[in-house]
Amino acid sequence: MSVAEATTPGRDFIRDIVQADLDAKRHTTVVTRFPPEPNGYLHIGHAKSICLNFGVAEEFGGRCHLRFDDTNPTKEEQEYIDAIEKDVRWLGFDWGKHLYHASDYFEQLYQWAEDLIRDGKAYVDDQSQDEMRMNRGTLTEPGRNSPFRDRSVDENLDLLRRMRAGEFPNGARVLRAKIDMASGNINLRDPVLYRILHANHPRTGTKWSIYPSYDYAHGQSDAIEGITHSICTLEFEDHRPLYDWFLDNIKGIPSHPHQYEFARLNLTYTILSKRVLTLLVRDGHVSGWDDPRMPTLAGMRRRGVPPEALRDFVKRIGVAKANSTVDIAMFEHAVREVLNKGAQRRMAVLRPLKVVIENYPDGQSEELDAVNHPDDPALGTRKIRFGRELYVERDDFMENPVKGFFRLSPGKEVRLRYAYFVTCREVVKNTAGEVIELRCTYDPATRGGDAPDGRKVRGTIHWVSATDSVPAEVRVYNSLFNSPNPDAANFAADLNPNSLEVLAGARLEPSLATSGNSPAPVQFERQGYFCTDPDTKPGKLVFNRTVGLRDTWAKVSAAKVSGAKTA
RNA sequence: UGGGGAAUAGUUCAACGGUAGAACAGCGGACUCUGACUCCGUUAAUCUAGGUUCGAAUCCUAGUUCCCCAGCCA
Repeated sequence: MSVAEATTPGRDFIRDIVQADLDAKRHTTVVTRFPPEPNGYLHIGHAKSICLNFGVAEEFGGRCHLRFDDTNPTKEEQEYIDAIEKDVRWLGFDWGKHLYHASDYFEQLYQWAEDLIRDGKAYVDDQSQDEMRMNRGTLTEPGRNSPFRDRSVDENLDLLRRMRAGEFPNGARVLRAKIDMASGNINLRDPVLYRILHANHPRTGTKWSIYPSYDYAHGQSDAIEGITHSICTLEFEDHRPLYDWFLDNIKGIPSHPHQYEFARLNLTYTILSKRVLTLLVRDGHVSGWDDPRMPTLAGMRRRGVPPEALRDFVKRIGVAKANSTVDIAMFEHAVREVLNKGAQRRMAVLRPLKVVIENYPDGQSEELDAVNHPDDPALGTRKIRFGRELYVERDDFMENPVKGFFRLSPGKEVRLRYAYFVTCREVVKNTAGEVIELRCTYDPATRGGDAPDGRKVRGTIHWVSATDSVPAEVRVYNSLFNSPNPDAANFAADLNPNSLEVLAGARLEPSLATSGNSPAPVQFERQGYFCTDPDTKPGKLVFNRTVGLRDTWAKVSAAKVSGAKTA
């Protein structure tokens, strides 16, 4: 059992309801559904819904359907359908044979619409969109009945059939339910059931000229599929009376599912709005839906986030009805927890600083042993080559070290991981005064990293051989937005210009060069978890940083710097 | 001024009339050939005011604050 799966399964009000329904024998089996609209890629907010719907079904021995809510052909595309299926599978869920589309039910939905007309519960309205809006009233004033509200059944039927036949242009008429234009709930003020849309549908092509609205399609689709618990987000709460109205007023409806609402996920430093994500892609702020900075499942996959971590994260945040914003640190914790356990360790220098070991013989080199995982000996060891010329991380050297810095600085001794103790003897600078090289000496007696005289060093730093390492591009990602609570209405102003750092001159342990294109995640020691990016080609290695290691020193040193400034 | 929801540590979620608890974050420490991991300790909350009750986060009343709704989007 994995770390994530070992976490105690969450209990929440949805699961309580399901349990109670089962206990009371209102249902003998539970059937849920995940109903994405294929008008964009899935993001981490959808992951919450997917885990909830598939999770509940799994835990209670029921089933979960994947149903595409494809009622608006002007926005939906096959690309999105394919991507959504791929992402749900990747997250770790299986709908088996239960793959459906609202469009599968178009004919039945249409027949029910005729039934509603025959029952005097629906009518064709010729008002323009503007007229409808004006007559809808406001939040505080009731609406006015449409002048077309009392058409005869025959006329309504005739008009609806001609709408279906494609006789009228877009927007000419709609079919509305006859409910109550004075209702305090605006959803009940004669909602639209069908609108005319001459558009090419990804699945039904040009067969239809009219398309059902969400409200008209959703509940009935649930009923057709025998959904027991129709779980959606809070903004649909005041649609529930309408959801129930259709199920109560359509004769011969096969079942009456119940809708329950939970709060959608919000994350700090993140915008989870399909509209904004679409704009980020369209306007080139990111490289695509799978840009590793995107909160999409495709982006996270490319970034190296294990699906197990996503599932564990969702389990940790729980399900409730209060609007909330989860700290992104919670997500990062879940990612690190999974990666720490499985990722093999390697050494890589992201921002190289050359080191020459002056007392190491020129032209000589040797192999040293390094463990692949400190907590899992079964993962074995590997050889790494040590020589006279090395690279270390620029950040691991300070010419004038602040208090508490125990890495390399003039005269200081540190351990090169798995290798030797070295002491910095001299700092070489260019004409601009920048440090370009360190001259060091090593202690041959400390081979492997232990001093026979019991001498201790405080710092251990990673390194690679200058001659034996391989070059690579490493992409380090930071949050896309500067603000913890970015404003979706004005997102462009809040974009973080440093969300992507491309480190073109990184040097890696040669063992990393053989990583294929879908390799296991790896930890670059002391830095973070990385994976190869699909941009990797023969001769060009590209790595993505999934998430950095916790960095206590970064916090301490930042405090020292700001403290020094104010002092 | 309409309708629908929600308020518990900094954050997210529990507690379902009977000791307010966990995770993340924070802080302190131990350990350490990763300033990681792990381990230990610790700070920290019931929106307000009344009421019912032996006892209220939970029930009642009145407020307050926040979120959603006026698409032929979902």
